[in-house]
Amino acid sequence: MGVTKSQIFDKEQNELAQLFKVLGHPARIAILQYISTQNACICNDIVEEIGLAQATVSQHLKELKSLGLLQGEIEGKKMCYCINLEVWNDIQLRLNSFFITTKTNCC
Amino acid sequence: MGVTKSQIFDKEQNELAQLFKVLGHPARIAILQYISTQNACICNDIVEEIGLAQATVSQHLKELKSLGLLQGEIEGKKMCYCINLEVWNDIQLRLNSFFITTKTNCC
DNA sequence: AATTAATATCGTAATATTGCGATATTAAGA
DNA sequence: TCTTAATATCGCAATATTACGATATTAATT
Repeated sequence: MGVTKSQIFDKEQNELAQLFKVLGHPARIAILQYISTQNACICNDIVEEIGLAQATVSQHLKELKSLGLLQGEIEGKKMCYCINLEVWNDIQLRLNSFFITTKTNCC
Repeated sequence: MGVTKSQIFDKEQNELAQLFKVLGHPARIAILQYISTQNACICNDIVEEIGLAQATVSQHLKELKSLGLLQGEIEGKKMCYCINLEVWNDIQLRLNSFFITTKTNCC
């Protein structure tokens, strides 16, 4: 037990859930919001801003990267992260389309 | 360890994350989609449709109810669930506004 | 009153997530 | 070359989530 039974759901359902899931942590919301406040890209300031250990922040960044939502660019020994706007818009559209499609008449 | 450190994030970040989190499971996506295909409200058909144990489905329904997303109406010994359209639209707007606000110029 | 059907809740096992210290790794700078 | 700074990854502990059987609960039906 304890495993999500992905097999019994279809691709769309699993993908949608995965998108929502990655966005379902306040640290990851905070990271995205913080990056968006900076005109230029960010690096280790994220760690200081967020207030979690460096290892933890790195892990959250990894999950955001897994959606393609963040791009990282190496600048010497620093990493510069930014939001991939194309993916961002894609995801927004996808979630919206879920919301629109799933509207229903109530009781 | 293992506890999400909600204290270090603000109300908005925690609430947004919570919304995303509840939607971040394929069974809950499937439940919402299934309810939306029925004109009238649904009951225990959900259990049969989803293919998870009754107890598990009931738990997922509870989480959706925790957002106010589902309304349950008692009809004899059956429960009739439907999507609360007002809350549905609210959440859609809220997530959209997050997506719009968090747009940013990239690297 | 007893039975049955529909649902919720409890308890628990399996697994996943969160968070962090310790440890790589890599590149700039002394 | 040695040091330092920035980041990623590993390993683990604490907690949360997922799933389900068993057991309530409640209302219709017999």
